[in-house]
Order: sequence, then C-alpha cells, then structure tokens
Amino acid sequence: MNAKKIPDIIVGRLPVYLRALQRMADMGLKTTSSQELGEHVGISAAQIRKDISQFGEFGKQGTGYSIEFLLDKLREILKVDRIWDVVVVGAGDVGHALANYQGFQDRGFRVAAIFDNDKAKVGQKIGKFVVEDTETMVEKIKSAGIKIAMITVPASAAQEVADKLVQAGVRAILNYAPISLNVPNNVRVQYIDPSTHLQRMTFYL
Amino acid sequence: MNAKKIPDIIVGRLPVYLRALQRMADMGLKTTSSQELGEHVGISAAQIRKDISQFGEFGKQGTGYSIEFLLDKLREILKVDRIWDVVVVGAGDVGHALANYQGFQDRGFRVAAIFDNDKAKVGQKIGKFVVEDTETMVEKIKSAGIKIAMITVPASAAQEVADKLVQAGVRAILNYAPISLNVPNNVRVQYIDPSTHLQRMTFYL
DNA sequence: TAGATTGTTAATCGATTAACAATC
DNA sequence: TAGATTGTTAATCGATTAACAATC
Repeated sequence: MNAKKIPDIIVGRLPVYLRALQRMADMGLKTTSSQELGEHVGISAAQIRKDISQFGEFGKQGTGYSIEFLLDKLREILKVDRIWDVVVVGAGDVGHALANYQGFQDRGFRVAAIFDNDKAKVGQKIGKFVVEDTETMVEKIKSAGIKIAMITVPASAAQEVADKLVQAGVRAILNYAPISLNVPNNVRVQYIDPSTHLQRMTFYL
Repeated sequence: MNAKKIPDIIVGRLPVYLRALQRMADMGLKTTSSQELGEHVGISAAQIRKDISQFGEFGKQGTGYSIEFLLDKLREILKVDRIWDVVVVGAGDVGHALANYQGFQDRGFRVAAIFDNDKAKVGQKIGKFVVEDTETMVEKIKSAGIKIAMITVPASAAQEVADKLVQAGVRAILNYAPISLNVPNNVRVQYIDPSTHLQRMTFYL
C-alpha cells in the first residue's frame, strides 16, 4: 500500500504536525506554509516539506497547504480517520486519569474498558466505567477485536500483562510501567515514564 | 566539563540503560555485558558500548560491566545522583496522579508542590500536598531554586504557564498538555501526550 | 592459557539541510 | 506579472554497525 518504506522517524513526526494543524484549524486559519508550521513545532521547513512529500503532493506552490486538506490526509495516513477502541490495564491513579481523560476525543481514540487483577477494585466505578477482572480480559479483547492497550500496572506485573495482551491480539501498547517490554515484532510499544523523561533533561542542568 | 559534545540521542538512551540496570541490581545481579543489556532494552550491543564509552572506560574486557559501578556512573552523568525538587502545575486528574506517583522514588525526583489557578481547588489536599495558588508560583519556585516542572493544565493555558515557569528560573519542563511549547534555548522540554504516542502506532496497524 | 568482552576504528547507512527549478 | 512557496535533488552531516586488536 505504501509504495516505499516510510522511516519510523518520519511517522513519529506526523502526529506532531497533526496536532499543530488541528490547533490552527481551531483558531480559524485556512492555510499554512512549511515555514509557519515549522515555527510552531520547532522543525525546519525543509524537513516538513520532505516529510509530507513522502505521501503525496499536498501543497501548492506560492500558497502553501490547505489546513483542512492536510489534516484529512494526515488523519488518513495515520489511520486516525476513525475511532479506535483502547483498553486500560491497571486501575490505579494513572489508569484512573486515563479513563477520565478528555484528550482522546477528536484524536482517534476511545477508552472501551478498564481492567485490574485486584478483586477489591473489580466492580468499582471509575467515571463511566466499571473495573473488570483481568481474568476476563483476553476473551473480551479478542471478541471485541481491540488492537490497542495501555498498561498502567506496576513494573513487576507489566511483562505478564503484555504477554496476555499480545495473546489477545493487541498490536499497539502504550506502556506506563517503568520497564522495557518484550513483544513480538508485529507489536508496537511506546513508553511513557515520567522519570525517564525527566532524566533526559537533568543531564543539561 | 564534558570534553566533547554528547549527541542528544545518546543522552536520551542513558535513562533507559539506567532503568534496566536498576532492575538487574534489584534482581541481585552483579555484572552484565553490552550483549545482555542490549537484549533487555532492544538496542544493539555495539551501540551500547559506543554510548557508554563516550563517558569513560567503565567496562572490563572478558567480564563486562559491574552493574553497581555503571549505575553510579550513569547516575552521576545524568545528575540524578541527587534528589531534584519538581513542581506540578495543574491539579486535575493527571496532576493528581503525578502528586501521588511513587515512581519518582529512587529515580532522582521528588514532587515539592502542586499549583492550580482554580480558586476552588486551591487549599484542597492531594495526598500529602495542599494545592497552592498559581499566583504565588513564580515567587515560590524562585525562592526554592526549583529547576524542574511538570505542566498538566489544558492546552489553552499551557504556554502561559510555561512562560511563568521560565520567568521563575525553571530549566526543564515535562509537558502533558497537547501543544508544542515555545521556550528559550536554555530550557528543555519533553512531551507526554498519550494521543500523540498512540498515533505513532496506528500507522502500522 | 583459552575464552570472553571491551573500546575503538572504519565502513555503511540513513537523516537533515541547502538550494533551486517549477509553478501557483 | 511578481512574489511566494512547493517538491525534489544533491551535498552534507550524523548515527549505526561490523570487525577486531587489546586485554581481563
């Protein structure tokens, strides 16, 4: 489908462009240039043009890019021109925050369920969700065809949860547990670990 | 101090090595090799040796690296051989989760205060913290000499908060608001946006 | 000693930037 | 038309990998 192989690093920048364009659209802007978009996201104009041109000729010489058109194209490329169901595993503070998070709206995602293995938590209400038992998780994910999960359990349990998710057919994992996960090649993992992110900056202090 | 300029991309991998080594130490292991460490974090052995060798000769031919020794060195390099005070701005669900987060322990950080501009939230208790008024923030950060902040306010308020933080002397910002921040060159920003992270993976689904 | 593994060099690979013809 | 900005090429820059002498 994608003629040439798109480098990972380019795919990684597209959501940033998408977010900035969405913001411009919200502000009522109609068109932008690689120059202007670059200033917003801190990336050179040349690189933005190169990145976007991997997927087609979406701009016009002299006038730049139609924001709405480019938004549509980027959503299509990133496959967020639809709504993906996502499950949360772990009903602690982070799981709680994610279940209530309004920021998935309009970005292509919707929390579908939240699981925990603690019987004391199972059955509890979190926002509009009822915490479900991890024991039923694989079956539920399989039958619902869910492909995306977020792990918010302690590090000690994270690999085990990841194994179950993979078994259930999940293909993309957002991991909040502070540990590197071992998954098959066809499964993607993204890591969110505040301490790790902070440690990337203390070097420069 | 650092003889040659260390590339950003290398600095970014060090916290991942640190985390894996900490885990190995917790498991009671004494030594490791670039090979073994690489398998844990999904990075080639050659790259790990190259990265580490930027800072000194920390290994021994034939036997590899002493985990404790390498931990000490990495903590020193990343400047997390001390405890950094960090402030949280925004007392919503994410701010709440961060204020209670146990994962900063032993990673070099400690939440020192949490601020919000909503008078209804000011004075409320969150774990062991009392939410403080954003109006007092700049003064407090300055007098405490705090250099690190986490922003968990809505996107619409994030740039304004960032400006205040910079004014207060903050040099490292972990931004949970879904927006690119504009800050001076001497201030670092790391971004945590679950939707953006998820969108990096949907491309491959 | 024999085996293992580092630190480093050189080769390869990939990403970014600069520049500009094409064209709206 | 004149001015602006794209898409693309070639040049540059930087990162990764492979290989191996050094040595524990």
